[in-house]
Amino acid sequence: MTARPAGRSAPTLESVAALAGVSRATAGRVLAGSTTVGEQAREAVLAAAAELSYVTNRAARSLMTRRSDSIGFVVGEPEERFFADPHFALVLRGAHAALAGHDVQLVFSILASARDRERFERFAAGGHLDGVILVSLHGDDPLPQRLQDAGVPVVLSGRPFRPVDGLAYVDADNTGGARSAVDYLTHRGRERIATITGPLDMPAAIDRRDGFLAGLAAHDLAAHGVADGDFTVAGGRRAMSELLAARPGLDAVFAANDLMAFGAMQAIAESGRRVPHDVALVGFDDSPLAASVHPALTTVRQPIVAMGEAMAERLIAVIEDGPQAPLVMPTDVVARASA
Amino acid sequence: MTARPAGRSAPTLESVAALAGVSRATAGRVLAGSTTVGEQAREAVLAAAAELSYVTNRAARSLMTRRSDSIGFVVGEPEERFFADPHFALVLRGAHAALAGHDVQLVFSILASARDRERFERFAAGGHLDGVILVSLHGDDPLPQRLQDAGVPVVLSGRPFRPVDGLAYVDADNTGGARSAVDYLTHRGRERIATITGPLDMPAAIDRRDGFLAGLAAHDLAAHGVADGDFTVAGGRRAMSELLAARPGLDAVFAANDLMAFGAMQAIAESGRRVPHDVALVGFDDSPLAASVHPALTTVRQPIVAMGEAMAERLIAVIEDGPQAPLVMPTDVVARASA
DNA sequence: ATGAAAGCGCTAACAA
DNA sequence: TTGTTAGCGCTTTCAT
Repeated sequence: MTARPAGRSAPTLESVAALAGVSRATAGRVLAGSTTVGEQAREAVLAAAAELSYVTNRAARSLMTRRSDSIGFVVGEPEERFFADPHFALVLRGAHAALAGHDVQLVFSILASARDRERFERFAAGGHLDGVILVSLHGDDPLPQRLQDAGVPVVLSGRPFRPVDGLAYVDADNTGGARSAVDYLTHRGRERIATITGPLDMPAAIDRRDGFLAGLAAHDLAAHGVADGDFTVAGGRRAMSELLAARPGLDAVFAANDLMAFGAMQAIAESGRRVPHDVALVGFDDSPLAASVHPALTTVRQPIVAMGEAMAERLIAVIEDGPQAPLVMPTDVVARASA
Repeated sequence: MTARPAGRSAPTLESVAALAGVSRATAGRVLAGSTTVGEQAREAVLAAAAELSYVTNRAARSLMTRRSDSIGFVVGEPEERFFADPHFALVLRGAHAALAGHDVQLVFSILASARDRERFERFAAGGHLDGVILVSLHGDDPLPQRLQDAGVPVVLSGRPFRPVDGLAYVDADNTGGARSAVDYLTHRGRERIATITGPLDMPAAIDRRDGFLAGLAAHDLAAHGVADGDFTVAGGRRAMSELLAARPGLDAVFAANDLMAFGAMQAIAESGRRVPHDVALVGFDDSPLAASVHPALTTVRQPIVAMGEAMAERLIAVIEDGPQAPLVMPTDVVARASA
């Protein structure tokens, strides 16, 4: 079937050239923005192209240029949680926005199974993607390394679990963000501060915990409890209950993401304590719901959309100029009612 | 730049054929799954392809077949809200999953500006997309009609604002879902039932309101208040406050989506009332957070991921067999603590 | 059952 | 500045 009403077939460069009264090459030059073209030829071509609603045939172009003019946005983690998290969509939005002016397609892909991975790797290595944005990888995933070995430009969201030579990535300043959360709490007079961590196979979770501990150390404090969470509401609630049972005297909690903070908020309320009067609570992310819950959540904001944009720009840079240094973006505390 | 280590260039059908000792045509036939090929030729070709990690060059294929082997997943509404809503990501996930076996790419696009729209329309009409999944259109958007006029297969998420001849779409049974919410509430003995609607330029909001009213009518009841919301937490909270002020005697509320129900929950608590004891609350969506809030939200579940899958399958059907009837998927009430 | 050959629409040398 | 020409890798007649 054809994506076009019967009869008319898509205009080609040939037809544009004919209408403009020039050769195909000249028409091509104009459309490619070449400067070595006469003024009247240019105008004629532009007029003809507009007249015919000409659109370059990407397939034909790709065949010649050996570029695909498309870049992959690849989700390494098929877990439900990731899709339920607004983060993902916002990164995608940022990446798309940054690519808007570049005339490249964003090809979306999820690597759900081992077969998916294998197929994707061949596809990318086969030159069908000019570059790849990789999000939500877990643990020590070999994919970025393998893609890089195959010569495929890659940018990661978040630092890799283990350093990879010459691998570009964009990350939030998780360590600094966690430290500033601690600073914020100590400035408000809190001294018995606990934390709920994310899953510790994720660099973001590790960095936030380390930043938390470093922040406390800078104030000559020790953690008033550390509970493992998993970045979910239910996990945050469970972890908070454990903390309250083990350390009933705590007066503040830093949750490594907002979802866990929401869960913690419930657990605190159920224990008969009040936020922030009895327990101050700080989250991480500034997710869309943070301002809407009650009490509104004080949290460490990371610039998600900007990070998505940065990843796309970084990738373009890798494609055009080779390896790029990592980029760590600043975070800041958004003060609301919970702390 | 090239997505491949210097020196080695991507294997072509030519090289596979050479290694297998057959002609390019035969190699092509094998890889295309043709039956008119000798057994030993087939095996030789398959072995050679595996050996070389051959991947079909899509550009070259497209040029011949005049298909792009890619379908667009297009977001018509650039609003922040949409991306903050987990719905979007889950539909995308479903669509991707359904396409997994079809060897097509999912090209993701957001139509943020009028220029984006115009460019996209030309792109699609130019035959560079075999079909389009259109998500989150607002009001009476002409895009589906225009694409269809241009011969581009389209599937919509949600029924269009105004009927479009021969346009395929996949929707949840919003009317039936709202009715079942009312049934559920009346079965629990509630009789003074209010609703918080979505933005009434969206068919889903209209249908849920209408279903709500029809459900009440079936029980010989009238609405105990109708407040306009906008599908956000803040909007739900505001609307709930208005309802409580205007109709302090209400004993149940149906919110047209979960986010508004979350907001309503806060407003109810602030008024000193308790959920569900004083006011029963039912949402719509069964969003990931519905089970995690406190009290857990009773809500009308719609099968989001399945709807994403259905949209992709529908689109394939439109592409291969022409116009398809709309598909309305069933909803069901998930009983939790809030009602 | 297989091969030879003709393009699909475009870009990039190379000539003019 | 412009035109001519030669492919890019694939699918698809048409012969054989």
